[in-house]
Amino acid sequence: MAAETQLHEPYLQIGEAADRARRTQRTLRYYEEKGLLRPPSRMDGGFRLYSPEDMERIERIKELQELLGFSLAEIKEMLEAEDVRLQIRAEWRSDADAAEKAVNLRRAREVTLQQIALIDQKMAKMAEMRDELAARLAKYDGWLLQRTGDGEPAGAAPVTN
Amino acid sequence: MAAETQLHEPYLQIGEAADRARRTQRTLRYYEEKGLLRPPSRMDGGFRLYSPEDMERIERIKELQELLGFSLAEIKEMLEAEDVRLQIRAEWRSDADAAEKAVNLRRAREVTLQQIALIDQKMAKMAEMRDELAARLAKYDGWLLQRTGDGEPAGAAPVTN
DNA sequence: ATAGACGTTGACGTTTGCGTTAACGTTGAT
DNA sequence: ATCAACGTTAACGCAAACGTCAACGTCTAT
Repeated sequence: MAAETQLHEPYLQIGEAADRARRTQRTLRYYEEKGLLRPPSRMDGGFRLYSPEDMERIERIKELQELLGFSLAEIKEMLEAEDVRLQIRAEWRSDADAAEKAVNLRRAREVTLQQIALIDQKMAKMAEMRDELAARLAKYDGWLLQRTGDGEPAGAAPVTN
Repeated sequence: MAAETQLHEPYLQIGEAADRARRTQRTLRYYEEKGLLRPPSRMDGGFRLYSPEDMERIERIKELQELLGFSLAEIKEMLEAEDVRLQIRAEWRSDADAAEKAVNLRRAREVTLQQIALIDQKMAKMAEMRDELAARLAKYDGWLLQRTGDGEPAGAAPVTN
């Protein structure tokens, strides 16, 4: 085998993980440093092993960053709010007071709601922008057609705007 | 009059311009420095006067930055490519060789095409994300309902996932 | 047991996109 | 003519988000 070492189950070392996530190794370590990724498991020698869940989380970070434009600090807070789910699943029937859980849930709900609102906003603006661009494109195409050995197709004068 | 100095036609000094664009004065000057905004006209004393076109351009920059996530360097290139339109309008019937114009037009077309493609990509991903978030939200709401002095509405057990 | 690929932790460097301050000029109202 | 509000350039500062060594350990195939 040339590049791939061996399958440690579906767990990936940082090299493969980085390649698949289209992020550098440095970036993954950086996310860990900053608390965006919980420290992944390790091999005996200390090599990081990323679980599929870790990989999903990385994807989530990418989305929040690239699609919605949040800073890593913001993303961290959001992920933490979301982690309420895990906490709840983990100690659903445990003793931990239910009041606090409800508070956390509401926090998570709030964050999610805001994300949805932001998406809706952005999608609306993007749709607008798309229309403008399409119009512009049509104009370019018109101009280009006009100049390919033509005979003044119909209403030809460069439409000023 | 309290805040507004006087109407210099629809031209704005940097203070007003910045306020309306929701950008700082520093930012506007910075864009100028970096060649994203062509140097605006000036008053006799040297004060910048932003035309409505300048304001539009600022909006365009904001969109490309916030909506599509381009760097200022990238945005600069795009705007330059787009400026082909102005150049063409300006010297439409002039002597400037038609070949070069066509090349520029194709460049502009290409850029626009790519922007549209990117928008489509992003919108698709955002729609996906929106769905996931909506589902998540529903789950939160279900959990929250369950805990407000209830009588086991229907299928109540915490759905594991 | 050795080599080559891969990984680890610092630590310092770089780029982007402005913020901030200083020292000074302009404008417009009074 | 004076004053406050507004503007100008130049310079330095800074946080975010990594990039890039260096010095060293690990893995695994041979």
